[in-house]
Amino acid sequence: MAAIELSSLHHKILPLFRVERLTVVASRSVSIPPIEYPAELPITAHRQSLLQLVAEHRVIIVCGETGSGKSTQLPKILLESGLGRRGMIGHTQPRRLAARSIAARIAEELGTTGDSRVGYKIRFGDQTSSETLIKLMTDGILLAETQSDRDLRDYDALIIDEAHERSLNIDFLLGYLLRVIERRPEFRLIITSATIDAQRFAEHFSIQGNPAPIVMVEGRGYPVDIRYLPWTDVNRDAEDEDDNYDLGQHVIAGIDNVCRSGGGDVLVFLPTERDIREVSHQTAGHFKRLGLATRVDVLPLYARLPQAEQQRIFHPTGDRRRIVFATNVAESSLTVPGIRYVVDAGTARISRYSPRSRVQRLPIEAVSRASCDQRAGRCGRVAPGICVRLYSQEDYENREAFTTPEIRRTNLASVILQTLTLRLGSIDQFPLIDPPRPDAIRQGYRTLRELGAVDDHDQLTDIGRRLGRMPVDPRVGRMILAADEFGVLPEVLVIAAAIEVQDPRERPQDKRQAADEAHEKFQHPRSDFLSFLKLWRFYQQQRESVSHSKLDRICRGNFLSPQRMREWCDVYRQLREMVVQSPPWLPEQKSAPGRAQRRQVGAPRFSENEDEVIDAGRYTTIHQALLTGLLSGVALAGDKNEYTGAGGLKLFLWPGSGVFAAKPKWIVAGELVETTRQYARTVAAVQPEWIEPLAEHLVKKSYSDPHWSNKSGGAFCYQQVSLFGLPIVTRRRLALSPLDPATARQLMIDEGLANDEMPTTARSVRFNRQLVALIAELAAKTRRREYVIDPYNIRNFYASRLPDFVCDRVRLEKYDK
DNA sequence: GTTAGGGTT
Repeated sequence: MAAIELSSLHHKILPLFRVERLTVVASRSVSIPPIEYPAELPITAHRQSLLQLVAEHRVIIVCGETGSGKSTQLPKILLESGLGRRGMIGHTQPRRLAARSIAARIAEELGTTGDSRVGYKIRFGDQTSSETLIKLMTDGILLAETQSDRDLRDYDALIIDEAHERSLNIDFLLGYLLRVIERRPEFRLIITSATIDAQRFAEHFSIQGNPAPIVMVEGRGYPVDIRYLPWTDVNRDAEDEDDNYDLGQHVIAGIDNVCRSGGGDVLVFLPTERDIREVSHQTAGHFKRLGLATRVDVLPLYARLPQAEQQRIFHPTGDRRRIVFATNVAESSLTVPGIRYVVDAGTARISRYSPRSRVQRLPIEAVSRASCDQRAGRCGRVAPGICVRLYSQEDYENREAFTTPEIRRTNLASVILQTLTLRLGSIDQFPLIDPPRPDAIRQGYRTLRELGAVDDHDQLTDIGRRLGRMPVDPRVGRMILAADEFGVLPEVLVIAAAIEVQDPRERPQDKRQAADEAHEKFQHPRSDFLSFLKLWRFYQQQRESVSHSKLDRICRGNFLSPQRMREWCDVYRQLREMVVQSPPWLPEQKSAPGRAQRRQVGAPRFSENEDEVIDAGRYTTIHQALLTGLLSGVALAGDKNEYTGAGGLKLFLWPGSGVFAAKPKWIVAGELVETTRQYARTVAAVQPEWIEPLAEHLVKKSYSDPHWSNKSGGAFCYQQVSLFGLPIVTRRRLALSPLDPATARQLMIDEGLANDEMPTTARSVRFNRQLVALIAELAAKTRRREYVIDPYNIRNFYASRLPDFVCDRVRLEKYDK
């Protein structure tokens, strides 16, 4: 009966749906603006051939350097080809800023500024609607959409831009999209890359053995003259590149080299913030000695630099020659305008996850040839440029062609969790361009087991399913689930958001002391996690009482980045909203459809005691919740400043930590990072006894020193409980009989019964004792010592008579009845 | 005694 009703309903709905769909397509077609292409962009010359390729191929690879116009013109070409009617033309960017600004440029070119026909969607901003034809978004947003739109049917076509960056998101999407292509013949995909690794992409997207076509679009850049200036050319006495090496001198030689070629701004690539500080200082001294101090501006540039100082680079004033000292941030994330010369030290800090030690390493390494070329390309945008490489041509030619993709350098827990929650099968079956190493996959599963996200058979658990749907790192997700259970969500949500965003505390190189003094009032002596809460309390109090602009001023006065504080608030609000709404959040059995599950999450419960921030009782619970996500971050203090972490790892406290001075015996660390040393950052003092109930699935138990107690009438032993080799419980005295009844029985017989020392009410034992005593008395009187029943005989007697389960006094007395 | 850079339902 129900089936008939359903099917008749089905017939009524389906035609309606089709009509509506046609109406949507028609109205979207009408709304398409006239399309024109700027003649000066190189990609415009490829329009005809691209249109033809789109008609014939499901996937196209477009290789184009900066300035080729690919990012702005490709969506228009897809729109002209007839796509974008049934679904949108999606276009992904690695960064939010780029997604927004490219959307604005396309809208301007199409004359749609002011409506949402060209829209964008990023984490905290959705500017799209049902009329959106072209949708810019971060690749993370598209990845998130796969959870609710499996075949990505919202889109007629997708452009994955900057694929050469090979971030985790991009690699995952490229694997995912291969399957979408297989299921949707009408769907179109364009992959763009700024480097010449196109062949890999083309082969990945082979259809029936035919690789995807590649279109090469020339850039609009000017030629760049490459010069090689290895250290042995600067310091002629040096026998090799390491001999007496001085990075400052080397860089100055490079700057002098390009300065002799004429006026223009210089961009210097260096690996670390510290190098930027030291080398820019040396360079300033160099120009001062030459009497040219007033002719140059020395400017640092790195991601952590306060916004105001970054602005000096993007809004130049005066006519001095600017020398910008930058990290990798200037290679792809930020474009420094007007650069004529590049000096490239050829190195960068590269993150590499060490699965064995669970530490994120940040070694300084030689960058790939692709990266060297990208850096050189930064000076050919306004006029012919010169790039001086502080290494030899031979060195360049021997380098890796491309930077190792992130998927080969990171903890895979989150990627594996996604393949499991999206039911994509096992990760080694998933079509990734660069499959991760098997041991990296194993360690990824190990992390998931640590979190209880998978069981011993690597099957997704209820916790895993919930973590997979949360927009945070699985460790942070785990803390949030525990916080809900333990009743400390208000505090842990603030802390979780803080862990997810970049640290808002700024420490400008020339005002480090002032910054440290300003931050001191936020430091909690036992927990850096509670320092976040102190900072939060301060910010929220100010926010309630002062204007926006005043709030920003207060932030800067306290060396806090206003932008990052806002990001923190945004992430906090998103997490709170997630918790308040039921579906991804509650355990599956509870999220019955139709049941309203609106919950309340209030503000953190602050203590009356300003410095403590949180009452002592809640300290325990909050840190227990944090521990559920950070069990492999537990460490024990050792000699001097050393700590021992999971698996015997040697660690040092981060010197900027609020607990640095206290050096607590047991800590939990939010991060383990190896730079100059292996550091535990974002640390809190914990009690080892908090850990055991949270780590039942991970701890190992061992027992020692079995011994007998006449007083208790039972055998005991000492238990040691260890977590990743750390003794969280030592010498816990336990009754032996439940653990090892045979040994307990033996001890009872040997020590309690054979020596007649155990007090007992057991009648047979008392009778035997009286009998033994009587015989002993008679033997003494008659001087017949051979009749004495010695302990050896008593032991043998009980050993042969007592059943196996009689292993302590209580059981003995019960058996006796 | 002090970290390269991005991103998320």
